[in-house]
Amino acid sequence: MPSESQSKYDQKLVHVLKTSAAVFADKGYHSTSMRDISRATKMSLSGLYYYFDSKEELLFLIQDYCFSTVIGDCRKLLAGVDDPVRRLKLLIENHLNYFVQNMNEMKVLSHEANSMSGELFKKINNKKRQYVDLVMNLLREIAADSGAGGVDVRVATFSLFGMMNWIYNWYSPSKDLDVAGLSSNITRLFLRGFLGEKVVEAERLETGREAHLARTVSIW
Amino acid sequence: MPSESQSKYDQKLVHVLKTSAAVFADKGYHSTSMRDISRATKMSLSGLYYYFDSKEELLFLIQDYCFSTVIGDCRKLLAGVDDPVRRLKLLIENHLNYFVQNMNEMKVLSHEANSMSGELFKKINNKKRQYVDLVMNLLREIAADSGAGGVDVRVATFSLFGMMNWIYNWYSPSKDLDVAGLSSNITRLFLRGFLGEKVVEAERLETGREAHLARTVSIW
DNA sequence: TTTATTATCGAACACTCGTTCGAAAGACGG
DNA sequence: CCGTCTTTCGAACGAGTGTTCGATAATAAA
Repeated sequence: MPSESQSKYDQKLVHVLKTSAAVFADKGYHSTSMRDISRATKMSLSGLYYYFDSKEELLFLIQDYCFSTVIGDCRKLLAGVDDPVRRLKLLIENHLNYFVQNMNEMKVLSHEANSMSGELFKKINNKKRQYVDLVMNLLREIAADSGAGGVDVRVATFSLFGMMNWIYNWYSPSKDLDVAGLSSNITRLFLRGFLGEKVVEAERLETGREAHLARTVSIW
Repeated sequence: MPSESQSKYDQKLVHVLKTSAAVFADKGYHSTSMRDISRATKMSLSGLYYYFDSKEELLFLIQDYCFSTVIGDCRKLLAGVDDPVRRLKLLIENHLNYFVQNMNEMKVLSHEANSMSGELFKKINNKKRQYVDLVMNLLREIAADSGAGGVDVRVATFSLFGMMNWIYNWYSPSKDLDVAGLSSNITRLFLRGFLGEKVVEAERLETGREAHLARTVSIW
């Protein structure tokens, strides 16, 4: 009994989550019926409930898997990197890279943030707050180091998330820049806006860095 | 029969729209029932249908009124202003000012963009495209004039909308900066990011401009 | 007061929803 | 083959949905 690969159960659950995420992303959580999910996954309506207890838990599982991976990948990527500016650049790259490569899940995560309630909502929200705090502290650090351009840190933080999380509303992988281009554009746009011209000096050092990142694939 | 004020019918319709927008903003369009609207407006369930033909048209009316005002106010504000940078600044101010003062409607407009279908969806989307094109052309113009910082115009456009439209996810009028502060922060953040340090020169001239804008009130 | 028009309502219809439950089929070592 | 545990399913339930319809009440015009 090799522990190397996922069990049959896990594989199927993951398949259900990924398929459901696509339907939720397309039609929205509330106007997707469990019968839609049943049709998309080719499972019987009642058969679905073997894998979760309710439609709301299905949404939670999608968001939790997705968000945990973003944060996990981010932690790994930032480990050992000290310079706050470089840390932020890596975080943005990671976020956008994962977003583009898992657009369905990330759209559900961004758009259906308030479609859960009670304990499930709280769990997701705690992770979200952690992630936001990570960015906000990073910005504070950068502002302290480089004496930023007088932009409110809270406004800057959520503006950055706005730039990044809005992309599900317009980004088309076939018609737009690729992830590396998107990432470098948004990074430059934000960073230069946040602390002025100083960024440009260090910019050349980063070229070529996106290459290995672009291969960071979905866990699914 | 004075034409100066709205008819009784219009007044009540507007009241229904505003109340409904608050409920939609709170619970989301799809999980709000017509019975919720009935309760909130203190009208009977069937009585509502005297003012619109369907729940979807109710959503449309909210979005259409709201969006038309934003665009209308914007046009008035930009009339006679030639400098594209100043035009952009005014547009951002107008957008954020209206957003903060009509948070419910703007949240519905930003969040329930895909909750309509057919002709109604198309109508809203046409206005949206107009507005987006206005911004995108403005940015192109600015980039041509000032030889921008090499940021893709499409990415910049939607990043700006991301910054502005994301605020319903975090902005709290009681805990955060006021509209003028929010506006100037976001303007500086974006403009400096988009075309580099050059913005700062002209910045001082603009102070005090927000005063009269802050009194632009909801049509409702 | 009589009319005509505008505005409101209770009751009901047809339908879809998420979820449950008991049974059956599949997988698999003994 | 057995027995056991895992996985799947059809059928149904009760609750809630958006919308309609005919009748009433309010308002204004005649």
